[in-house]
This record gives sequence, structure tokens and C-alpha cells, in this order.
Amino acid sequence: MKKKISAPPKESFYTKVYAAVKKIPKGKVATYGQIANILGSPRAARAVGYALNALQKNDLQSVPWQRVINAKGEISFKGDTIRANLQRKLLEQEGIVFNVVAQIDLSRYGWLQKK
DNA sequence: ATCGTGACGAACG
DNA sequence: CCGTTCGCCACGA
Repeated sequence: MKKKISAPPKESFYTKVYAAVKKIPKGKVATYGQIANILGSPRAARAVGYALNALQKNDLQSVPWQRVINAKGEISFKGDTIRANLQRKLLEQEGIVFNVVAQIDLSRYGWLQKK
């Protein structure tokens, strides 16, 4: 038994979020709740979004934050429409398709999609 | 420790 | 699905 540890205290919740996001395969997308679920806190979807929002410009090319969307399969941004536009562009380059209401078919591009 | 805030989610109606 | 309400978690002041 034991523990073998698994979670060094050095990494904060943010780090876990980034790590999980990096695991998202190209051409797929995950929701905030999905990421939170992987981290062990399925209810921490808000915290996940908070973490991604803290991403720095340099991190944007290190972390595929673009593949993280809300449960509706849409980009949630509120004030940063600039980045929202960028996200859509990046996803389209990966093969993700948006419908007329700017939503993504999670049953088709959803990561860890049970279905 | 408490309060406020936020790229959310689920439950209700 | 939409709008509203509550809850959830983490962070900053």
C-alpha cells in the first residue's frame, strides 16, 4: 500500500487543469465539467474556467485551451470576444465544425465522450 | 477566515 | 432550449 503518491503539492489546481487540457487529443474538445471531473472535482467547473482564464500569452501555445468549452458545446467567453474568435478559428483548423449557432457537436467531437 | 468574483453545471419551471 | 436560482471550487483582497 501505500500511497505512492501522486500529487506533489507543488502543482496547484491550475497546473492540473493545464495538464488535463494538454491531454485532449487534437480534433476533439472537452467541457469544463469534464476537465474538473478528471481533476477529481466534478463540481469545480468554474475553477477550471478560472484557471484557463489565467493562462498567459506564452501558455496559449503550450496549452490547447481552445479545446475546452462549456457543456453546451459552445465557447463561453463573455468579455474577451477577441479570443473567442481566435478559439473558433483554431478549432476549425483542427477539423472541428461549428453549426449555425456557433455550437460544437459534443457527441461527435467530445473528448471522453461516453457515447 | 470571510467576502466577492468567475471561460460553469445541474436542477427547476 | 431558455431564463432563473443555487451550488460548487479556487483565488485574490
